[in-house]
Amino acid sequence: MGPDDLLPVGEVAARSGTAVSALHYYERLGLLQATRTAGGQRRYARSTLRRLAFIRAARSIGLSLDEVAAALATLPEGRTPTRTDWARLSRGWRSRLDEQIDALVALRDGLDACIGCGCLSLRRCALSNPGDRAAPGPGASYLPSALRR
Amino acid sequence: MGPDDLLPVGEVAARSGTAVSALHYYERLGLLQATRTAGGQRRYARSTLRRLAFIRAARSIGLSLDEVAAALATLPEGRTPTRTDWARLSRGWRSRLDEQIDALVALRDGLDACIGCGCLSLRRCALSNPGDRAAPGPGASYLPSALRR
DNA sequence: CTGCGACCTCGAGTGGACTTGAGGTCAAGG
DNA sequence: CCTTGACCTCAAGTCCACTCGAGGTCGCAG
Repeated sequence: MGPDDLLPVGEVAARSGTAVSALHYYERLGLLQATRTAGGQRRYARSTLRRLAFIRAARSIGLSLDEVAAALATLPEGRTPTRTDWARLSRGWRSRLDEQIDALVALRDGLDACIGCGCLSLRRCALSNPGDRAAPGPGASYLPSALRR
Repeated sequence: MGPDDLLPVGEVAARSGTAVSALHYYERLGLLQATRTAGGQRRYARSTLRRLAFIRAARSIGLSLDEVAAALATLPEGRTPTRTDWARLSRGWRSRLDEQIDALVALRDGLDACIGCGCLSLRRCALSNPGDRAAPGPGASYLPSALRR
């Protein structure tokens, strides 16, 4: 279990819940790196699992792989990221999560209101669009910006 | 402003924040309907704006157009949906929203914990994967199911 | 040493959700 | 009328995030 305790692609795939093809793909995009055996097979550092955890979580909150790559690019090259490094990335995320949570709560609560008024787009509805004032009648849908992606 | 107060596609697009091409596309998928002028141009009922609000909101919480179509298919055909109809759909949504909110909160709080422990995948981390017990060392990422989509 | 399962590369294919473009028609103000 | 901007159809293109397949190699248990 030393520091040069390397994992083959199949194991990384199984343990991270990522398809082997996706690992290859991430590598092509520069999100992941692997050393190679003499025969050319990939061997991943343990820290790759952490990296993959980050990627999966980021994807799940709606970040594109580009954005993930940008975030990962701020990690120090050469050395294994420290907890401080990951903490910094997580903090960047945190506000995104807060936004999404707020948006979802607003939407949910808006829907509750709408169950009362029966609308999804009427003017006075929590979800109605203030920008539609020029036109009379029902307005276009308003959604919190974090949900508009 | 009678009930036969119909909107041309451009106005619907502007007011709903949807591209004209997307409206065409939704129509092809059966999510939307429009009457036609003698000359063949689309005219949308006002209620289409509500429908679009629903579609946009549903998409924003991660439903596919297929799922949206399925939900919309449960609306009565022939008559304009009542508030009760929309309320039913919204209730179906509500649990999805609750799940997503819970998942995001859990993830955010998990990250907070991780800022303390510096991890995203270590065993004792809130995000660590209980299913990885067989393998020693760091586990694969765990995410609440609602976020795994 | 051999077998066979895991691994390799590279190019092409998939699916979702639209967008773009070409080529032509409609409708309303002047 | 006539012009002009909004509209039409249909096929093809785009972007993202992968996945699949063909054809071949590695590496370890027996």
